Amino acid sequence: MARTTGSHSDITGPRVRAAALRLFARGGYAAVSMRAIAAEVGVQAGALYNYTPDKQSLLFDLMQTHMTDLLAETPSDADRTAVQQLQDFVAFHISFHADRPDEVFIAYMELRNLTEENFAVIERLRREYEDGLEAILRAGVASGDFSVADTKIVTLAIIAMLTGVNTWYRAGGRLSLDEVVAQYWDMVRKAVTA
Amino acid sequence: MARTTGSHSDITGPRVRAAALRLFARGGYAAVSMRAIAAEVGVQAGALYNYTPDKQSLLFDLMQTHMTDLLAETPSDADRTAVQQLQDFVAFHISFHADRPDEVFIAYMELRNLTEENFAVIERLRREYEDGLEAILRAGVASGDFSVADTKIVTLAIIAMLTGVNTWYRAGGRLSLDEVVAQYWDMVRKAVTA
DNA sequence: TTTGCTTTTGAACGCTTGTTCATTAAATTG
DNA sequence: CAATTTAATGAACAAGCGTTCAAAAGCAAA
Repeated sequence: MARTTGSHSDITGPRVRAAALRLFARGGYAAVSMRAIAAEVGVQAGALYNYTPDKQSLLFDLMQTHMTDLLAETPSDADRTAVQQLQDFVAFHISFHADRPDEVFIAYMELRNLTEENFAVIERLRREYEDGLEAILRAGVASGDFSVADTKIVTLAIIAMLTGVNTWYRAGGRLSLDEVVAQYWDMVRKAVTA
Repeated sequence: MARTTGSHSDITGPRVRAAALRLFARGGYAAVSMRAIAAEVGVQAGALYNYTPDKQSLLFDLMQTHMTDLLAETPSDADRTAVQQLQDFVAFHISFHADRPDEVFIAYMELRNLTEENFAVIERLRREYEDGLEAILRAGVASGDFSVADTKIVTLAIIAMLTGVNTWYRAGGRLSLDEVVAQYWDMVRKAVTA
């Protein structure tokens, strides 16, 4: 046997990435073999190398795509007040992350399995995202709407708190996403106000 | 060569656990080989099996010890008000975790590398810790000191926020631990108050 | 100094790992 | 229908994996 009937790179390529995403999220990068990914796709291990130069690139591409998507979709409307921008941010962060549990899990857990160069790239993107939130906080402090001692700490505290939603939230659970957003916005709003 | 001069189980045993802790935290359970742990200790891989039945037990023991220590040291003084108890909790959580970055990292990252039974044990301990915080929140709501819509969500949000400190805090950095505690307590206090 | 216990070595076990590549067959193009 | 391109197989590679165990050697007690 060689090429199989119906095989096409436009189909197999995305399936390889989807399988890697799913399995990396479930078992961890180091614990998932190329053969396991291939089996999930329904192909032999060798065929994966038509779609990725190596296992590391597979991980890096997933993380980079996730981070650039995150940055591209982050709301940014200078006409709105700092309070409104912060509310937008909270709603966006929770919704975006709730939609992508596997990507989020990988982006947090597999940083240490990146090569040094790849890690630097992802780290820069993550920092860019944090800076966006910190800018909102600073604007709010300047306008007198927020009262926070250290914008950097509050930035990290808010992101940690919001990302924590992913450890328990499941669509169709006890609370709707809107209710979750409302409750977290309530906490964040109070925490940054005098 | 066989037994080496100066070898003693009272010395090697703790060194095995320390090496495993360090390497698991650094590289991840799946990526760390028994030979790598042995090399860190300065023995051959076979010698490790005098101290652990297998690699899985090494991980489980580290996590279980961490969680039972956490529960044993959690402050609990029924004479104090809910607000005081919450403040005690925040200070304790940040300090305890700051002292044990490797243990904390493992406890969060390596859950999926536990067997089903071992996972259940650790999960129960984690749940017990969460319940302690939730009880404080409920007492505060009952006494009218706190205003939170859903104590379970606020519990998880607070723990996520506090544990996030470990991703950036380093002893001897820009902020002292007391300053960090003070800032987080300020945020938590405001978030749970009307 | 001899005896028994403790601790480690080092080789070996079968198995899995990421990756390469000649080969083959399906799909596409002319 | 023929020629070319694309996509997959499946075997092979060297290396590493967790774990076992007989043998050896240091240590402690008699």
